[in-house]
Amino acid sequence: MWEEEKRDDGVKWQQLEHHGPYFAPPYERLPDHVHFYYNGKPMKLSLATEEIATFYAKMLDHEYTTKDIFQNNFFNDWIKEMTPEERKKIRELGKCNFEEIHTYFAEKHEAQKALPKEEKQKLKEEAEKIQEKYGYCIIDGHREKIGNFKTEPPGLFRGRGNHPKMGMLKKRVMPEDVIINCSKDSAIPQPPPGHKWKEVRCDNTVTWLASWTENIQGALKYVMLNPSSKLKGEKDWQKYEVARCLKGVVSKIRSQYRADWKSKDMKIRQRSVALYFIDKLALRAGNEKEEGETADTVGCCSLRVEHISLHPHLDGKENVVEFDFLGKDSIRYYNKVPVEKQVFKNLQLFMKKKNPGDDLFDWLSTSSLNKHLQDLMDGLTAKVFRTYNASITLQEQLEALTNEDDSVPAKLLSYNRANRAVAILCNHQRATPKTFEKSMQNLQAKIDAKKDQLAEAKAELKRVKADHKAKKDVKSKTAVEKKKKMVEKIEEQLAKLNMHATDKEENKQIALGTSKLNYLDPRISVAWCKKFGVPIEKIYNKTQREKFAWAIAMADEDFEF
DNA sequence: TGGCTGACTTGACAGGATCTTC
DNA sequence: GAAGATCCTGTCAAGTCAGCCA
Repeated sequence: MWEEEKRDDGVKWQQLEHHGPYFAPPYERLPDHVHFYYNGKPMKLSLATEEIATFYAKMLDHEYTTKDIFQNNFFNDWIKEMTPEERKKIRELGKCNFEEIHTYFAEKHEAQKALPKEEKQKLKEEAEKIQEKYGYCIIDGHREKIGNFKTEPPGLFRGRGNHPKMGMLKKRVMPEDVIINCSKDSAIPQPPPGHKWKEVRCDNTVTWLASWTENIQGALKYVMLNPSSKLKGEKDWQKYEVARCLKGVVSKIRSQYRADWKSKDMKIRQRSVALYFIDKLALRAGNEKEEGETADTVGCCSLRVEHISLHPHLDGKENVVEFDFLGKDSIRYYNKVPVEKQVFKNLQLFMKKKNPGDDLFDWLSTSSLNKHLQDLMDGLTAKVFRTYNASITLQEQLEALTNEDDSVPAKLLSYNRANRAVAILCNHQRATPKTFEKSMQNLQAKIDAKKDQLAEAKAELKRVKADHKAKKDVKSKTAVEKKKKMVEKIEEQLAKLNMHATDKEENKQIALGTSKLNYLDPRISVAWCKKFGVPIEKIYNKTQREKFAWAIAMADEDFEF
């Protein structure tokens, strides 16, 4: 299935057949006993107004609803959907009371959870039926799983960070909004009764099955295949092959950008410093963004003067650059990095006579950078450096950390540490889990108990040894052997618990999943598992094994990235 | 060259499913 | 078998980058 040949990029498929997206269920009216109150008085709302009110009510215990921008955006959009009478009456969000609606949904949710087993099973079966019909497509004779076959339900927009559009109304997607993509000779999906599609087309140069434009940002949304599909797998493989190509030319590229640090051309000089950051720190490219339309986040090319501070000396190191900015998803990037003298001098030059809000690399854009990279290597773009550096780091760390004689849990700790090094490089963070402190305490209690158990077992061993010394018979000898084994077993368990605790503590605020799924060539992990006798299931769960089926089939223990 | 659009990947997180513990 | 912890999966926002057009 994964023969070593690449698909022609222009043509993606010959046959594509599916049932179209599955639409979010229609809104159901609130029961009569659940009220919305305005200015302390119950008020019956029209269908549309009520539906939007429920979106807000459901989010009442979320931090979003405490934010002014969210409240204002919500209220503005809500008013637009009201009847003229409602609009006349409802003037202030502060006078709206959604509590009863909120409680109603909370109780409904609890009731759903408390449903008897049989009821739950019934619901599960219904969901499976839907999945069976809408969740798969036929592409070039293969039945493949679809990634997201449901349209996004209406609700309030949840932008990340300080998003200026948070709280706006995300409208219901209707069949009339949806473009269907399928092959000409296939059975065209049926729109829901009484509706029609916006368009049905056959474009085999793209991989999506259906698309629509969302109303908040005017962006396109797509129904696409699941990562386990052959099409996605091939693309994934290609991505890592490009990154492996970079391995062959990276030292040449590095020499060149170092030379360019002294270029007389400002464009080249800025480009060379930016590329150095992208390579060394695995920064994202940093496309320009429309001001006021999204949260204020940056990447390398869009860094502003205010995002870095220069320290000739800091913590005993020279030429330190302190980065502090919000990156993708408004995740903070904070790092103090010693750099080469020439880079430091260049940064001083780039910052000269600029205001904090000015672009650091004012002569550089992501497209000019990528054009340059394309000239250096076919298929090379800024993000390839991230993939390359992530994968090579994993490989190097695994090499350095794995001890052949270690137990499987110890090897897994090494693997996680290697994975963690990558996640730190790529700045993949997560919020500390809510239950972290408590579960850490529980784990510590277990460790303490195990220690006691070990001490007891050791004392016991000492006793039977003395007994054997005195008696010197077979029975007492067997007892000694038995106790010895017991002590070993407990020691092993204790070591395992300790490793688990270390792993957990080190992982407190770091997300491993993103790098594992998107940046680490899975063949490195497969090879490592084969080489060190670690079952692949310990590294990849079922879904991940499906996504990386190509790598599992392809890589042997000698694979080198 | 730069703005815009479309296609696709990357990313954090919520909540459901499953496992573990008592 | 209930409760709690952990894992897994889906969701959907937010990036990257190529190609088109003026």
